[in-house]
Amino acid sequence: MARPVHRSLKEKQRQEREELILQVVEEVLLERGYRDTSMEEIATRVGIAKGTLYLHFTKKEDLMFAFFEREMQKILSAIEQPFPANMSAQAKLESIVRSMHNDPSGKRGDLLYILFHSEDFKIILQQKSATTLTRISDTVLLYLEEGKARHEFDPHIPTVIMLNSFFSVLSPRAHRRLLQSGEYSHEEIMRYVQRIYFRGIGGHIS
Amino acid sequence: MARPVHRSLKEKQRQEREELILQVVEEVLLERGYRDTSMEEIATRVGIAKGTLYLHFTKKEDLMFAFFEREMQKILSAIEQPFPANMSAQAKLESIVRSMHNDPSGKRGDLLYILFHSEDFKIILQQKSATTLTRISDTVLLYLEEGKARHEFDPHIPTVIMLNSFFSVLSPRAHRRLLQSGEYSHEEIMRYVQRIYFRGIGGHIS
Amino acid sequence: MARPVHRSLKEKQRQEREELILQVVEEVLLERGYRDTSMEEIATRVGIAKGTLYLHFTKKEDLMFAFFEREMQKILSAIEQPFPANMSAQAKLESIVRSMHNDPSGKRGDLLYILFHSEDFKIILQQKSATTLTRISDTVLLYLEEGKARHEFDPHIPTVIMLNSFFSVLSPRAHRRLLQSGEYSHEEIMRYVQRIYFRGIGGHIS
Amino acid sequence: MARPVHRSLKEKQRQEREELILQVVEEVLLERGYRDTSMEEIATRVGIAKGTLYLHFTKKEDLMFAFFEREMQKILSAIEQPFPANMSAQAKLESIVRSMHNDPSGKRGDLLYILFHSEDFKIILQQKSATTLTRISDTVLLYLEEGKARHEFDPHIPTVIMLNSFFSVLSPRAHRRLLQSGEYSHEEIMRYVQRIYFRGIGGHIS
DNA sequence: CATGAATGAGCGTTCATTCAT
DNA sequence: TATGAATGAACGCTCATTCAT
Repeated sequence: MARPVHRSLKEKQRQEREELILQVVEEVLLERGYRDTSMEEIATRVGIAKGTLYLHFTKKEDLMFAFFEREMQKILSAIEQPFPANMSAQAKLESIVRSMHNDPSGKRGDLLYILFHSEDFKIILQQKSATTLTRISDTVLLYLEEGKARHEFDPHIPTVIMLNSFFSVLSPRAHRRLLQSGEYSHEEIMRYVQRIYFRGIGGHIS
Repeated sequence: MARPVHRSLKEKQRQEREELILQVVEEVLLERGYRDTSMEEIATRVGIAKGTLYLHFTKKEDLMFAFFEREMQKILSAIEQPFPANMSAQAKLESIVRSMHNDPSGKRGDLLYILFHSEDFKIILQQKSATTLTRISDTVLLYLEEGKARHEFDPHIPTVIMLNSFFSVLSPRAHRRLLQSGEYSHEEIMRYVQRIYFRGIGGHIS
Repeated sequence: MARPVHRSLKEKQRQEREELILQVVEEVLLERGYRDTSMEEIATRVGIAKGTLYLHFTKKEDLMFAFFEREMQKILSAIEQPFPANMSAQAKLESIVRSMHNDPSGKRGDLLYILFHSEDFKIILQQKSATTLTRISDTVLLYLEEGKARHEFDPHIPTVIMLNSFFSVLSPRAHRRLLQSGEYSHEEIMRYVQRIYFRGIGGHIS
Repeated sequence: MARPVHRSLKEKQRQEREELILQVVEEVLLERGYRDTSMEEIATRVGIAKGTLYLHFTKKEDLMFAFFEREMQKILSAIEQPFPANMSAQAKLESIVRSMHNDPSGKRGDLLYILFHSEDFKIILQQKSATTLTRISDTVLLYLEEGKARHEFDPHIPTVIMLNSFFSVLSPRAHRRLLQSGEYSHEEIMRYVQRIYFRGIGGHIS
């Protein structure tokens, strides 16, 4: 029976197209922001009709959420690799920070910034309760607790507060403006910020 | 002469109304976000006609900026009080943090969050070059440098990076979600977060 | 009894104010055109409140019509002076043309142009059937017929058509653009245009 | 291949619709004038939604300008036909006058009148610098000069003044009111007015 | 499957007019 | 009589979503 083959061919094409769409979303999102990214423009840049876009994603929200998930997945897959057992918790977390910042386009910070702060998108996030996001968060939490157990970090500070601060200071978007000023390189900024954070939670400073 | 009295009465009423409008703005802004806050809805909730709103504020932008400025002024006036000369830089900064968090509604964090990240509002901020915002930032910068001079803080960390991190971790909006979870009180959260920050920049931990 | 005196005093003040208002109308009309002349702006420039304007003129239309009538009255009073009996019809008409063009501000052409062609104002004219306008028109008609009787003008051309053409070519507004180009002076333009018109209806050319 | 056929079908329908829209514009423009012609009303009368109107014309201005241009093009195409070499300049100009007046609806005069004198539309005309309008004007200018060269017209009268008077007296809108009175037919009026004009500039009277 | 024309609710803004003071 | 704050209908324009082809 040829059907399955065809179907998977179609399916493959479908996925390729969705991938293409999401790439275009990234592009337009960076140029225009969430609200001013119109379905029309995305479709046009992809080279398909507006209606076709709706065959892949039922609503604008869905499209954006799909894009968001893909980005989070990239971070997650970089994060969930097993670390050597004897690696310190801080080293693991530093590796995670690097993963969060190292994306090919170098624009992930901006993208997450746009999405996290779009008024429209926040609603979606609440509705869809992004599991990927949770898994990233859980991974960090795990290593923070590990660090506390190993006496690397101050056990008196609640882990969830450490966690929250972790994302506040170390997420790519926190230091956008400073980076744009050009005074310091991305690496310099991150080095200093990590020093503040890890010393802050009681870690050793390299 | 009754005139001046009348006028100041009118003027007083006018200010009271503007105050009322700004309160409603706060309310709607929290519920709907910047873009979905319509002039119509604000007017209706205040109990006036749309046109009346425009007697007080020429454009939606102006209304929003007025609201923003009022919030920033509240913070600034709390911040710019002179401190005793022998007070440590850290104590001064901790006092500033308290000022930033202590607002009656307890929602200032959310509000600034909404405004700072609205795609539309960012443009206004750039156009109007918010001086109040700059003055707040400058005040913090001043004490950070003072702290470095006094060897309270690590002189190897660039002050602008300390400043950026200050607002990243210590601004009211940074720990919104954690606060909403209800696990820790506002005071507890802030105590721990300050501990992380000040120890991070090399300060003494109380 | 002092009453009548007071009343006429009041009445006098009232008329003076109305005169002032109409002067301001002229000013604003020239700057902004009919539609963009707002009641607010008129009131402000006069130095009174918007509501006061409405005590003098019930509607914007009424105000504008009053202004229009005043202008037409000025033309009419210049026109209805008796001419010497032996004066030729053409000379009388040429005198009328001069009256229509010679106003102190030199802007009457523009004003009538604005009013005659405002979409809003046309409706008013139809409703109010301006009698002053009719009397001006009748005066011209009279001299055109006189001219035909005296064999100055071609008796084969219907007088109403002569009349219509009179206002088409000779009214101040007909040659605005040409005048603005600066190539010819007002006097030159009018001399040539009158030559065309009077020769056209069979008159002698001076 | 069905595509090209389909496309031209669509394209045809599109043009038909635009034609329909422009017809409705004519209708509403005559009833309401420029400013009071709302996009909503046009759409409703055409039987489409407001948004659909904007698929054809980006702005109200564009729609109105398109309508204006179409009218001017009709006149221009009627005017730019080559005339026999031995035809007199006056005969050519009379032919042009006929072209300007002969439209099926008989309302072109009113329409151009409305557009030319709308405060809003004047601005558009200046921005778009209507070339069609210029070409019509230039064509008339050409024949006026030809007439002067051939001693048909008075060489002492500046051509631009002749030109200006041409449009003042002979344009369809100049004698609207007279026509509406019903006393004379369109043909009669134009015959007399042309007699006045051409005799006025020194032409022979047929 | 793919299209893109069509929809229409919704927005910010203006201004002639009214009316309580 | 004079004020000017208040009104609210009306406008041009946008864009996510639908659906006949």
